[in-house]
Amino acid sequence: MTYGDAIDATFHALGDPTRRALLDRLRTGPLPVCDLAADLPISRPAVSQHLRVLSEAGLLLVTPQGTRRLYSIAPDGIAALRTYLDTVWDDALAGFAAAAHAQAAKAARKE
Amino acid sequence: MTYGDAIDATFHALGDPTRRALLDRLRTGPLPVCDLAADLPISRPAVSQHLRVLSEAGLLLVTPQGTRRLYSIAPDGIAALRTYLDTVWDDALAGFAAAAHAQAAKAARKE
DNA sequence: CATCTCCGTAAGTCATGACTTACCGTAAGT
DNA sequence: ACTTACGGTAAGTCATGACTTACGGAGATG
Repeated sequence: MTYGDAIDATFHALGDPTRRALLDRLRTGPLPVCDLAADLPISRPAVSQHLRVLSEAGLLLVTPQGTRRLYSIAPDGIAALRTYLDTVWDDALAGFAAAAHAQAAKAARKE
Repeated sequence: MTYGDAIDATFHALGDPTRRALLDRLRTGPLPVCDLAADLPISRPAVSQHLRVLSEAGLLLVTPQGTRRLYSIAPDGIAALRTYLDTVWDDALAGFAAAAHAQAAKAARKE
């Protein structure tokens, strides 16, 4: 029924637009918290909380550098997401094709 | 900055575990609402509301059949998701590789 | 037509979670 | 050692949204 709590946390983390904005911002490379907060209309602690959620979901990595903490996208997290989506995708396509087939057969029988 | 409200609605819809359970349930093929509600510990109206959210996010298709309404996964919705993830994925991998490279170069310089 | 099943909508309740300010560590610079 | 920048945590507020029950409409069945 569930693909595990990991995927669960991942999708929950991605559900928030601000967190996706953070991910987008990190696409070009690692950044410290202050830089991330400067681009967003929310307070720095709020950013910290979002980063925490993303990290616990396995989507971010942290590398302390002096007094700063550089956040970067975790390839493993994205990989898990893609794996999940690929599964849903394949099954859905197969199911869709089968349904379309059945539908076409039924229509052909009817007309 | 945003990939559009469509992707926004899609991720929001996927953020709820019950809705992902509905998607999982529909992977094998279209089902009417009563069947979907039977598998979940929530009321049927709650299921209807989730189905509405998923439909508006472009993730589900509806095909009325008499008094029933068959819900099925919308391939286009999943496709949009994959496209978005592919973009994030590619950029992140490139950024990660670049960062790792810089890190390795710095480490080599230091030692 | 009467009835029954299927299902969407409305209204209201309640939990979750996204923000705020205030505070406290930790590391670098003087 | 003192100060300053960075950033995580705590506590509290407030909006969002996930559920409930009650209701109404639309199609099948007698």
